[in-house]
Amino acid sequence: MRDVTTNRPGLRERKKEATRQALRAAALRLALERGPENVRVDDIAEAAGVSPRTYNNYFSSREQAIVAAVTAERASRVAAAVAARPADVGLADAVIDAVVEEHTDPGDDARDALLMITTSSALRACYADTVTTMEGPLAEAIAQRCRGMDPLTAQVLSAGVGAAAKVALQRWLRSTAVPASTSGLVAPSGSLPNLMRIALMPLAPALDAAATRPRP
Amino acid sequence: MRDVTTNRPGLRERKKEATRQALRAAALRLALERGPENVRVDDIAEAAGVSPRTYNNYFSSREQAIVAAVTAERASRVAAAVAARPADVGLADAVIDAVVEEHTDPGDDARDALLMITTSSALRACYADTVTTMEGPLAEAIAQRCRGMDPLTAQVLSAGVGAAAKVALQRWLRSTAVPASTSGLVAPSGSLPNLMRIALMPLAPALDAAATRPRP
DNA sequence: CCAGATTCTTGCGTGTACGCATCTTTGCGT
DNA sequence: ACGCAAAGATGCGTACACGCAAGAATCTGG
Repeated sequence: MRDVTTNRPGLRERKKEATRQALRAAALRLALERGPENVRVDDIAEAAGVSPRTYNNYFSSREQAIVAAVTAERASRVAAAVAARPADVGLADAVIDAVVEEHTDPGDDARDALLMITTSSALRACYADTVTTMEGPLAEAIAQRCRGMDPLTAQVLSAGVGAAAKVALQRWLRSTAVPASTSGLVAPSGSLPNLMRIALMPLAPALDAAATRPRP
Repeated sequence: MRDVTTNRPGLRERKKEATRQALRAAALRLALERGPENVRVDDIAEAAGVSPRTYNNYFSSREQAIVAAVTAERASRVAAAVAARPADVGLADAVIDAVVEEHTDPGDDARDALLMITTSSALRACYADTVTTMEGPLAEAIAQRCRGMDPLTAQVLSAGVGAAAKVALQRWLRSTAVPASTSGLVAPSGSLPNLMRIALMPLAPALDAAATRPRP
């Protein structure tokens, strides 16, 4: 223990995170340059300066690294946003606003990455799966906000929110993927934030009920 | 159109379903005989009388066929159970009872299969994923039960239920997987049906609220 | 009963996922 | 500063997933 101010990342941890970051960045860059289909795992590994085998110590599929470049810190951001909401707003509002906020127009850099993801079937699937990532941190944030709440309840609510977000994401991806030939009107419910909010609304009663009734 | 009474399965459909069934059965049988780790997809394919390539036209992973042998008709059974509940019971009760009922002590044949699944890491993961399967049919059943409900709402509720069930399943699998060395008390909340019901409870307010308020 | 259109099956080839054994790096106590 | 223990990186070998293109089976309308 040498430096308390730096919060002890440890050399090992820092190197590991650096490698993960390098892989993410390399994967995204190559995918944007050549198109997702023309990027091999070996290419990403080489660009990141590690062995191909090492790649699979960090990511268990080829697409994960690409998608992770966009979704890397989403989980912690959502959890932080929930924690940051003033204590007098209901749990439902806190959670829903946090999730919606996270899915409103990212920076320009992520814009084209998202476009690429929506146009590749494999990437779309992988991207939709990443919403599961936030369940853990979200459950913690909920439990933290509602002291005395059963941990299982917090986890269930978090999983429900994740599932709803996934549904919204899938609908949005579906609507953006099709050119124009879809039978009738897809009517994409407008923007993703709108759709996300609408999808999360039905869960509001569950969130508020659990928050006000800590111990059944 | 020749026979209306037989509901027109069609030769093609029947053969396809037969192949799927054969693959499931072969996979389960071999896995029980030799242990899950000692079964190659080539073995399953050969036992079912199809080419290895064909296997992957039906299942996209080695474990899927094994697990599918147990979970094959769960989705339709849950949906049917929801539909079968009398119209005067609330949506929450109907859905929760249906899901819990589906997860209460299956037949003796499925018993040892479940035991095998719980003792294999890969199978556990695959098994937990299959709960997603029922989201589609469940959403239909919910929408059918609550005329006028927004389809998106039905899908979100269904996804939430699936997510909650998955959490319950994961906790149960976790508690059964460890021998006895777990730090302190795992206290598995008793049986799976109990755990499942407790996990689904927090969603009840959302289900009932959506049911009574068709059009916001 | 036939011919065209679908849909399924299959072999092949490529790229991927991961267990295992080994070697290197990092962490830590003395 | 030293050396042991823990964790990571890497190479290798095996099995798997899946696109593609040919061929067989099934369905359709005449």
